[in-house]
Amino acid sequence: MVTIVDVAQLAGVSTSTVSHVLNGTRNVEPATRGRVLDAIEKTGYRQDALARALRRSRTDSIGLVVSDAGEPAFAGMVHGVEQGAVDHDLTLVLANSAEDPAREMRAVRALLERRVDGLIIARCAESSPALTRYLDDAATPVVLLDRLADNSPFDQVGADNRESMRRLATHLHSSGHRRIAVLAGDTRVPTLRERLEGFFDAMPSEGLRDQAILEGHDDAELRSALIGHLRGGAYTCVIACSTPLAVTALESMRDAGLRVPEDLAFATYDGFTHSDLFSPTITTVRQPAFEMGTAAVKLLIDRSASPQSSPRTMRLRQTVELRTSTEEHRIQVG
Amino acid sequence: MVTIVDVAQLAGVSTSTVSHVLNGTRNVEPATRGRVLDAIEKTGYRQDALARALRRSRTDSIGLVVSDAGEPAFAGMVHGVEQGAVDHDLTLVLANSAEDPAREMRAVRALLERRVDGLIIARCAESSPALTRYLDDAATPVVLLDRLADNSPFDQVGADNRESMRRLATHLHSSGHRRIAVLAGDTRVPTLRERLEGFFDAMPSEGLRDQAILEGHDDAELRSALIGHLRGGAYTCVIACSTPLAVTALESMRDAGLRVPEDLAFATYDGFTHSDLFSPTITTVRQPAFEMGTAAVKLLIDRSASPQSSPRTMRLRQTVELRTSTEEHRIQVG
DNA sequence: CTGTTAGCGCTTTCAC
DNA sequence: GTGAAAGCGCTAACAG
Repeated sequence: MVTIVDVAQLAGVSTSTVSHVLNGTRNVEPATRGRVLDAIEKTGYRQDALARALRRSRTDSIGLVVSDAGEPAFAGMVHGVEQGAVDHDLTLVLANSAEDPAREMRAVRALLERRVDGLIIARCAESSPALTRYLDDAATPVVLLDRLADNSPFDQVGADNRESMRRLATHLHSSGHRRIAVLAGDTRVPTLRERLEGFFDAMPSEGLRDQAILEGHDDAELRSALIGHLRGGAYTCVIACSTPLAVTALESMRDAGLRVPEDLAFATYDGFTHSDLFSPTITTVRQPAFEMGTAAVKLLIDRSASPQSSPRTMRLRQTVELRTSTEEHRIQVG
Repeated sequence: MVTIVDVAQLAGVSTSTVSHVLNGTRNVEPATRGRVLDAIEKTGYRQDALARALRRSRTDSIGLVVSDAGEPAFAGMVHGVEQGAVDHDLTLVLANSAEDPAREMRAVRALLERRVDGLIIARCAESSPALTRYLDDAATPVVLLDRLADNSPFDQVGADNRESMRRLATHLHSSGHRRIAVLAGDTRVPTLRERLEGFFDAMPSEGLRDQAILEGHDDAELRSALIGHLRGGAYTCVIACSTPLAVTALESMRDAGLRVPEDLAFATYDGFTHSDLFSPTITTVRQPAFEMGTAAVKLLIDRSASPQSSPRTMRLRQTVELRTSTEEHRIQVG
């Protein structure tokens, strides 16, 4: 391997001069500079980021831990974080906790040992409290992504889940839906809890007991619960609070012989790509996943600039995309 | 920051003993070992991966450069590579070239400077020859992913594009389709070129001139070319060679008022997730993206084990999933 | 079974 | 404008 020493020798200068040429950290006589550049060229020298990082105590890298790399929404965030990293000349170290708290802990540990300059984390559903303590102790700036906490000591960026659900549910209610089944999923996940809260916000309290709220993390249970509720024909609309839940809902409805939107209206969060090309097209609340990723990196950068400022929470606005699955003319007002 | 020295002092041993306890690299008397472990516990010591890597000349990390982090197929590969990395106790450094050769070059450089132990790369469409030379020189093992080269000096893993297209086209031909429009896209990309070759393989040579082969990287041009071809009603089937091309095709057909499968059969590569839930369901050749990712990591590991063995090419089998978009009974045999 | 010590390749005072 | 030299935190001979 060719090191800075080789370059220095060939150029007939000291290693410190080479270093300063490399980094532009002090004035170097043009002639000297030229010789150094030549020597770099000739030797094919490449800076060693490891040694540099060790010496400078910064790696110019950030870590990202996502809870489910397989989900399109998280893939979008990964994409956004990568873009944010490139924009700030950082490299990205990626880990996937796969919704496993132990694996999440290992990932965070590994990233911290690699001395990432910042850590972005979409915590998993049953993230251990030990992780919180661990992060508190770490000197590294942390940004929470997507799954936010109240009173978080960290910066965080997510979506306006509660507000967007309020908009969606209000729209459905004003379209005449009086009995809605909400596939809320695992409400230990803040994102899903917030969406459910938004639904409660929107429903007039006297009508609340007519709604079916299906919570839980067991897919088979959710499925049978949903089918059970829909059998009687009492509900006119189903809302799924995430893409996996939408799959559960659509499959359940299909298995029960219920068509969207003829028999039931349907709306989902996150949804499916290119929904417009297929039938039925699905009313969807879309998360700005990519933008959440870039915003997370920005929060990290800002934090480094002012380490003492109080933690910020960013909520990016989601858009309710109305499509045929909730088309008004098909609703039977009860 | 608490270092190995602090631990050694507290435990009353030398740093080398601490190091050996940490790494299990030599026998340590249980009592000594216990004191060291205690000291580690008390001080909250964490190994510094940077210093360790610098000393050992290995980082236990691998780099991945994908050409389009936004594409689901690549997201799947990222997911697979991450899993492969975890399985081998490696961390993953991710970069996205976004189909930009300059950015690709920068990414590779950055990863090499970070001294990743291996590099997995899905090269972009117009990847510069300079990159090839650069990689040749690098001592780091390289695995090409998805977009393969003939006579590559590197290990590589992709899909059986040519064979799977042969299977698909043969099926369509034997279903009665005699005039097929193939949206081949940018055939500078090996993956797309291989798919097109498979189509040529499958078509009887005397019928070849009846087929429409639409190549190019300009979406608007492809779109108008396709519509032009379809207007006359001469073609009974469209094949799209990637998801973006499928979007182009479906939009074009919709705009031209042509329905799938009533007016035209349609099949695509990669396709859409959960296609079974929507109508029409689309006949799809599915890429085992996740498995390609894990396989790439495995090739990297194998390469480290036997650096001198000759380069291997792996082609993972794609499955042709037949659905309603190509249903036989709708075809008018010409 | 344990300790001493020489670096890994680089940045950055400090001195000239 | 330039150089000498002290480490960053760790591992692994080498020596006992």
